[in-house]
Amino acid sequence: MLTDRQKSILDFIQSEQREKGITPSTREIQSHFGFASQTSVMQYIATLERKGFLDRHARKARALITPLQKVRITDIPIYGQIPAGMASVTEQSAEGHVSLDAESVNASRNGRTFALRVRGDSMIDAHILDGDLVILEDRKDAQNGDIVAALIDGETTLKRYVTERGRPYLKAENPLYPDLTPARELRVQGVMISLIRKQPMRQGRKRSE
Amino acid sequence: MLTDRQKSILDFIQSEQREKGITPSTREIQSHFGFASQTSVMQYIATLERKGFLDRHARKARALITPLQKVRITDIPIYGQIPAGMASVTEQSAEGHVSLDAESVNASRNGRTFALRVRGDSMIDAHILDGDLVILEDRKDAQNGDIVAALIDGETTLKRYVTERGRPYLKAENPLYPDLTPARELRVQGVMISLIRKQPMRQGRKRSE
DNA sequence: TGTTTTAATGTTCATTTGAACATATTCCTC
DNA sequence: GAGGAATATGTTCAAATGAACATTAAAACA
Repeated sequence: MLTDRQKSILDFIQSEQREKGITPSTREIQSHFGFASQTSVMQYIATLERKGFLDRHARKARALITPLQKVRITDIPIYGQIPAGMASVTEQSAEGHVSLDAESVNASRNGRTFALRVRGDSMIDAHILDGDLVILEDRKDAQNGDIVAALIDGETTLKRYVTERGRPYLKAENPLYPDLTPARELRVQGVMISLIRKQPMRQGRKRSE
Repeated sequence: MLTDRQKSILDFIQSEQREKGITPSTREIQSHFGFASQTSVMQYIATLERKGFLDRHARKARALITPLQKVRITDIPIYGQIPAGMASVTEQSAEGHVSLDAESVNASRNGRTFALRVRGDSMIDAHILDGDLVILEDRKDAQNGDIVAALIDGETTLKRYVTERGRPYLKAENPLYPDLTPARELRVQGVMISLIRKQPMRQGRKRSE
């Protein structure tokens, strides 16, 4: 689809994009490849655009859009604990952020998305471990079987949302933990859409090799 | 830390960045806010830079760097199956990509990173499910206990790497699956560093609500 | 009250940058 | 061997763009 030369031009644009945060100008590309004429670069760009490997804003400086940028990156705030009184989660109290493309975590275009760091092993039978990062969507309409973050007695917990004869309760996925039946109301803060687990880092323990 | 006006300028730059993929020029910012002079924008940019909310490449067009761009996004290729004969994984045979910030998946700066879509439940006791996306780093130096992608009889499998009396074998994390002891050599293709699980989408099954 | 910060205007300049045109060479294909 | 694509050069232009300087006014602050 692309010749070697064309690919190397595209690669350069992308690597500059990544390293410096901006796309190179035509003359920067020119000097990197040692072209005597800037027109060469114009031709490559036109070709890459025609073949669909590049988008651009015409007549604007450094306005190349590489496939990298086409991905819709969402910036998801991480909460350790969602404060009890909070009606909707706010950016303010976030502990950090994860950035990833919306598509790979099922994030919808409209709904707010946030993440919780899992504490404890109450959901271990659902294969959610201590330390996992659970991505949730800010929705109140949980359905039977969904894993939700909900507010019980002023604390946020991650549990499975189960309805039995019309009445919802929260089920832990670990026989050691009790089910939680809400005294008054059950306030769902979000529905799990995705999970990210970071494998614990091996410390430089060099043994059996 | 920022005045309202300063913040609205920064917000505009970031939203343009997100929507169009390039940062606005000073004159575009000017006309959006209705400034009579472009110098106003220059002043705001200088302030935002001084306060640390903005980086920039001096004397370059559209060269503002917002906090959004400071995150190191890696583009990880997803393989269904790593071809047997392949010495090192190549971009070519990728099925797709995940884009996320390197920090949240432990991706190191140098090593190549790739992803495998998990098939089957042979690692279920390690809480890795069918359909999960496992992120690996292209390393050969697996250590005892690591979860690795390895080549056995021309197929890539995800297993736990265990060494016993100096001899390595592959252990499934499911009693229903046998351990794999390599007839000849054990070729490790990558060591697991992270995992992404996409929660199955609920189809519009509206019942107990 | 005097001083600093923030905010805004008007003008001018030098570079940077994308774009266009004419031309030439090599390589592959029919 | 004709024709076309890919690759490359040289030159010129107009627009886009960042930057600088002088000046003013209101708000914040001590």
